[in-house]
Amino acid sequence: MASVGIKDVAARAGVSVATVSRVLNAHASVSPAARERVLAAVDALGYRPNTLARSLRTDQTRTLGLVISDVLNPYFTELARSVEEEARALGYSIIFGNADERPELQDHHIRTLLDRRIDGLLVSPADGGSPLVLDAARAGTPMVFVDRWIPGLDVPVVRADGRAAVRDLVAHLHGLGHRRLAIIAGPAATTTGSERVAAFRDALAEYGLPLPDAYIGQGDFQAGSGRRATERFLALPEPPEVVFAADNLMALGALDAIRARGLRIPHDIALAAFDDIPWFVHTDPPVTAIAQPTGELGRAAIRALTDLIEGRTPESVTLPARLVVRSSCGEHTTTGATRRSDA
Amino acid sequence: MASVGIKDVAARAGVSVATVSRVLNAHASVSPAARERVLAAVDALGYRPNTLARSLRTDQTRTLGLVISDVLNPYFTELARSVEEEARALGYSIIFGNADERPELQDHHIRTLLDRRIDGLLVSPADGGSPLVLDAARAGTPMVFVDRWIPGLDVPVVRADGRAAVRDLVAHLHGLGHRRLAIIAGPAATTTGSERVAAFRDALAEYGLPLPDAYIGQGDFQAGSGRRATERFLALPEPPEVVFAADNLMALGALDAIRARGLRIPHDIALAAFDDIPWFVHTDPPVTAIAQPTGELGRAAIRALTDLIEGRTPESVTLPARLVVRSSCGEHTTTGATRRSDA
DNA sequence: ATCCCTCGTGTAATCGATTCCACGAGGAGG
DNA sequence: CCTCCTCGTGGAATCGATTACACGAGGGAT
Repeated sequence: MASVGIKDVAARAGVSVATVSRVLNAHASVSPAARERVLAAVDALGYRPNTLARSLRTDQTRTLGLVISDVLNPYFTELARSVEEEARALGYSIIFGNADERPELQDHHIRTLLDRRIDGLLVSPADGGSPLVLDAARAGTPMVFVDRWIPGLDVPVVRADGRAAVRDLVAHLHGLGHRRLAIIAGPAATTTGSERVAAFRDALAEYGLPLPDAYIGQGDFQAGSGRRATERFLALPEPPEVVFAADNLMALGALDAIRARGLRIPHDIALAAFDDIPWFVHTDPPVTAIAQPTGELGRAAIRALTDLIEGRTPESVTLPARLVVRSSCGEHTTTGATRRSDA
Repeated sequence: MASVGIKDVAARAGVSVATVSRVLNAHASVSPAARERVLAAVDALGYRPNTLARSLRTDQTRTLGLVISDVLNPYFTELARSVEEEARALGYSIIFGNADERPELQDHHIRTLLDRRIDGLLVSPADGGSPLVLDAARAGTPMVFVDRWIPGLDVPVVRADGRAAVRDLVAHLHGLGHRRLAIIAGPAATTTGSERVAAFRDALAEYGLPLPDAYIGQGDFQAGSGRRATERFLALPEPPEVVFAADNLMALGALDAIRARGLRIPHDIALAAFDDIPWFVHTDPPVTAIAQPTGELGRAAIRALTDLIEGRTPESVTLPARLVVRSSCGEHTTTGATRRSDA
């Protein structure tokens, strides 16, 4: 019922609450004798400080908010995990909010987090910038964007640059003889949604290849949209030879659609994805993907955020992504053991 | 800097803080005129109540803690997602803690959560019961176990019963002609770790099949252990014909090991897993698995926990899991279109 | 011996809400 | 007209910590 408070500890140790607080916070000077008795009392009573009261007084919660676009996406799950780890190492806790790619849900979480007086916010915005995010940023809430960001704000950004990897991917595809390449894009309101299309188009241009509108599927980073976009591609009079999904869930949807049509990869159509995940090694066939340094991104993001909070000057971080070639785009003849494709 | 408080609102509305608090909490009687002015002031000032202060006073945070065994496991990710959804619908927030299958990390999170004065705790224990969990349970912290539980505690449990599904699985395997069946178990300290082995053994017994010790691999629910256990199975003088992994990550490890050996599934060895995930449809080959009603479990768990918190009497819930047959254990001849296996 | 610092400590204000209690005004009932 | 309730409201205590300030004791310097 009545949980033990600092007063109880003080009483048992025969000192004032101020002294108890001082030993607990390694503050100022306390005599060894007093410290001893306080510690003993804390131990005997099983006292645990009430963080609510502490935070109310000190105006800091040692808690960070992470608003993620979609927990079910393995990429974000991994990001969340590394974020939590690094934060814990630095003495912070993390409260997650899952936006499910829905701006209004994202705002709900941001509001809740702000109400909780978190010390800082890590956001991977689901949209181009809700008033809430903009206000928070301008109001001076310590904030860092991770993976995605909102242009025009003075907020540090931690992300991966996939342009070189996309170029490598296109080179790989071109080398395999593919000429009709399509992409399933993410929402244009997100930076990752538009950047990946731009990088793809630029890379194609280097080979003199076009990217017709019909070869740009509008997705929302969810499996269902990947399936629908792929179905449309396959229904085209001249379907693409390659589908490049801008994230792993849409690739899963593409896989569904291709399988439903009874087509084989890469014989009938090739597939590649942005974001590498462990399962891509074991899909049928293994999927060629662009891997982000997810763990490093999470750690860098937390470091930037804590820098901001603790008064240091954080810097934006951009890390390179890299291409991981597997067999979903065609046989890459490396060793002598070339399996014959039945053309 | 100075965030606006209830006092500022009171001043602007020309009323006392008590009145402001009353309109904000829909309490007692407030004149329409006063309510009007308070609301206007709240709006004009952009006032948001400080949840810390509120919680300190009311002794409730409307926050629940969820300590999960491993976020990277898609099963738990999905569980977490449904838990958060249901909690949000009921007006609660969730703080996640990822135990990474490590008891000491689990305890760290539980302690942090308790310090934060969460209203209740949802735990899927990584071990047989740390003193911390035991103390918390006995101290009367509202608590519910989900997926896994600790026997001998008066704590409601929400979980899936996989025994019938395991029996179906064994029937399926037996029907396919398999006789030497092995299992990769989870940690014996977890209920899911030991129960699944027991269910498997019982089901085998019904067919007069033994489960020799050599066919029980000791895993820890992580991919690495699945790989190692499978390697040991394959190195046996008489390797099993089927490997049944007690969770999806160990199945992933098994897939790794089998592929590394250059063996084919199900031709050379069959594979099945507990926990179904979207990727199992697209692995090579699609994996036969036992699916839990994950979303329903999460929702039921939150309902039980809120019942406990709000003074109602919660009940333990056990939902059935079901077998999903795919092709990783051998051809199941259903339709006429039987693909010939090259025996 | 006196003065001054330092050290250890306690008292009380404070953070921002909620809520008990008291109080005045006004309406109903006698 | 007086009494009694009800209604709306404000003052002040409270939740459990942190911390500014004051103060007494003791030691060193003069």
